Amino acid sequence: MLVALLDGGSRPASELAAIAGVRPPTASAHLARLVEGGLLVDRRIGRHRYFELADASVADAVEALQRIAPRRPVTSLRQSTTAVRLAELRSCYDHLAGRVALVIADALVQEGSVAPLTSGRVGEITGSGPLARRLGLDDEPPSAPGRRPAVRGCLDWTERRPHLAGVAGARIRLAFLDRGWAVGLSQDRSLRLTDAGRAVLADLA
Amino acid sequence: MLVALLDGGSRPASELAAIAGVRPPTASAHLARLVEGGLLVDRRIGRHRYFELADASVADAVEALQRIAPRRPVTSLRQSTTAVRLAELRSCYDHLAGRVALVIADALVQEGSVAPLTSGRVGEITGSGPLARRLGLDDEPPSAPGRRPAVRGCLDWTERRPHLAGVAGARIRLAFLDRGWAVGLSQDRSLRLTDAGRAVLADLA
DNA sequence: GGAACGGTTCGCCCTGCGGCGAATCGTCGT
DNA sequence: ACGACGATTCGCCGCAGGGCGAACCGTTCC
Repeated sequence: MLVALLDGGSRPASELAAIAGVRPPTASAHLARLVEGGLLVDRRIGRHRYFELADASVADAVEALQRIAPRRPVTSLRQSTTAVRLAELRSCYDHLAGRVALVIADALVQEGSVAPLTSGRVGEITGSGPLARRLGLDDEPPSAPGRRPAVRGCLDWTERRPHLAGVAGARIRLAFLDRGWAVGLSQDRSLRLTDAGRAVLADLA
Repeated sequence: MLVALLDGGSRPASELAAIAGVRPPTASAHLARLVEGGLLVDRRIGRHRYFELADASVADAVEALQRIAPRRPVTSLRQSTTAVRLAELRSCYDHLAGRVALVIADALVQEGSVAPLTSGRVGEITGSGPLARRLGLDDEPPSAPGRRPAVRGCLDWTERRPHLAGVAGARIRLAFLDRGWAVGLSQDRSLRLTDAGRAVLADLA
């Protein structure tokens, strides 16, 4: 859940429960402790309760732990193929992660639509190259202060460098799913590129 | 135990057990896991086994966690007085920590005997002011490569800035104990300044 | 060669933690 | 006013993890 909040956004308890793969009561208990321990702060809005990281120092700690967390060794064939698929393309809560996600992020940087990404740093859409237009990022409104940032670097735990999160990251994921460029395999968070999606990526080269 | 190794030194299992306040079998089990998990590396020399942090990234993670670890709130009078004593002066494994330790470190920096401290960075004795001579630091041999550094900054968890560790830090602690400037209170790691010790500190001002 | 010592293994105890289902509370939509 | 829904509380279960004492292994020192 802490990793899911690394982009600085706020998420309600139910969403964090789904991300962590636990039932609401379990998530509630964990979140209560995280708030009590000062790692998270919460905002109550109506019947929802939104959580976010309390502090940049918390993000630092989570990222530092991510850096030393080993990809755990593979112990079965099934795990192996799952790991391969996850490394290729997966959902990182609401945006894309994995090798494919980095190809996309690199291309956006290349064409000047976003500034080079740094893990945890926020930014804006800085241009509208062909890829940005194709993904619908060119009509992205600049983030208001306090709102979720348009662009944010999120450390990719398979590739060890930041991919693109924030509102733009979420929009890219939606584009891939809505237009049938990728399909989700319900079991885990891995995604599979369709032929259409592969064609889109081929255009980048 | 990880915190105890933050200065980049190597320590044998028995010493780490004592620092952590657990029995040898317990320490052995923990150390085995830390090595297996790649957080520590070990070197066997004769019947001893020396452990040290595997990597700068491990030190980063430990320090990042230290920064967000709250001083836990006081729940009893006894805890309170203990906490006050610990904040004043305590052993941080083999060197001194707490408010008094920072006064000493500041004075050494002031007189040019050591360079300003940064958490985790190593250094050497750079001069021999009156305090350094009084503490016996002026005959400190420069650290050979691979050996324990003469000077090292170690983040102080009560004061939140680095105090002096390394060989010099250890020597200062010994000086305080040997010359009766401070006495250990066996229960915890806190130390109490004696009148003689208070006089030494008064000289600094 | 034998005692001392550092470290590990083994077997055991027990606490506390993580998880869930069912029930409850409070807010929102209609 | 009422049902749907997000979130929390309560009670319960199961287990794994932390810790220890005793015994054991290998090195060192005299």
